[in-house]
Amino acid sequence: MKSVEEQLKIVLRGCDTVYSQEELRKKITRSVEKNQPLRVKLGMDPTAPDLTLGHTVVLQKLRDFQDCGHKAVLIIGDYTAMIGDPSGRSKTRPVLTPEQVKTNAETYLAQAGKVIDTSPEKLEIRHNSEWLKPLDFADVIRMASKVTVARMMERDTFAKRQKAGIEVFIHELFYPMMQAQDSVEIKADVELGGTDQTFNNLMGRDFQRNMDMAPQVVMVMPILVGTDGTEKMSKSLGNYIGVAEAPSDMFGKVMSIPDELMLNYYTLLTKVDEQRMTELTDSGKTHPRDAKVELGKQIVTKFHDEKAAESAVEEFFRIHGKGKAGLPDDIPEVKVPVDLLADGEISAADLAVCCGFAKSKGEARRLISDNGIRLEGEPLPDPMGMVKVTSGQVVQRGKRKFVRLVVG
RNA sequence: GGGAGUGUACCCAAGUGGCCAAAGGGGACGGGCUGUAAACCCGUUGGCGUUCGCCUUCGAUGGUUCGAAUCCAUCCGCUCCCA
Repeated sequence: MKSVEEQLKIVLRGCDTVYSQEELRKKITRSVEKNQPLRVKLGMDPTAPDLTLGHTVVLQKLRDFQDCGHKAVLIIGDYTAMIGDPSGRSKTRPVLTPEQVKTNAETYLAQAGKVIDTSPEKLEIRHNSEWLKPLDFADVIRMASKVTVARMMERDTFAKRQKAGIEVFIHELFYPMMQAQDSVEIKADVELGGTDQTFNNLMGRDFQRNMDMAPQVVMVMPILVGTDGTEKMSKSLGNYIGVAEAPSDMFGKVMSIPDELMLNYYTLLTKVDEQRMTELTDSGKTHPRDAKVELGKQIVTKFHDEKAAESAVEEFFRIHGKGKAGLPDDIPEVKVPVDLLADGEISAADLAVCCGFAKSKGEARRLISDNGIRLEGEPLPDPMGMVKVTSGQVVQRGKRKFVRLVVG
């Protein structure tokens, strides 16, 4: 087992806040002395089927604990999913069906496995329906009697919604309590989460104290900002990079983040050490583009492998480099129906629509007159015109969308 | 239960009888430029034929009117204040 100081160094990297550092030090010290691993809890929300890099920030922290010899306890919130975490939400979450929860949990685990160690001695997986489902109404009342309305409404997301005139439903108030109960049930020593989970996680401490247990240490990680550079990374905002995405997309998306975000990404998503990070993010020392290419490589390597990263870089510059004449490695094929053709020609607008580049002919015409559609690299000149097409030709929308034609 | 508001396109938000397919902003998309899918600048942003028009759209339904996002009625949703 690593020394206390080593462990603290690894485990504290990138952390936003620890409640509290002294307690953490004590717990780790005792764990080393008694050679007994800590139980480190992470609750997962089976609401989204795919993980984004945002989710991996806290998963990586869990991995850090595993690497220090501790036990990860992953809670699948199959029961809490009936409420949905209200954190950061301006709207109530839709309720999930048991089937959705199940399939989401499966893909989640598969994808989380890219970050955490899934060997059984390092990872314990629990479903919170195990202890929440047997509770009867009286148990729930008893639970609710431990927390005041005022305390609950302090919570920023509730307070904000209340103030903004957006409804807050009673059942949402139960979410933090259920999550807190999880900590009691699994006897968590440490709970991890994003900063948006602070309230929920701290409530776990209260519940444990009520049960005369040693309260868990709460460690919250910063929320990863999405590719837009402002909002939290999330699927619904469309500013995400998915764990399961193809190397070229993953790399391209990393290249699209604002330069200012690089330090943040380096800290939270890579293991690059501090000194190297400051070199990379100092534009006097490193060209920002090169720093970003390096970042992209690191990230693609983490979720795929080094070879995939190299070819993603190569492809990126082939397409977006100086000449801009390059083509991606994989181009989907699209059939051009014969009935749109007359003497081997098709109307420019129809072509764009059947390639899937425009939803309507009007949109297609607008795109064409903005030089947005290219055939074999040449912009289509006339939105009203006809063009000759043959199988194998490449049609392109903008810089990134390509399609190969199959006529007939 | 009483009272006051409010519902407009992907989102926010203007519009209170014709000049409204509906201002503005955000987002998204396209172009230019570049250091990249950064930044910045420009453009596009209901559908169908097209230099003119037709069709669908402003919570829902019905009505008034030559004409309604705009007026009236009923209904539905949401919020706030009082009880």
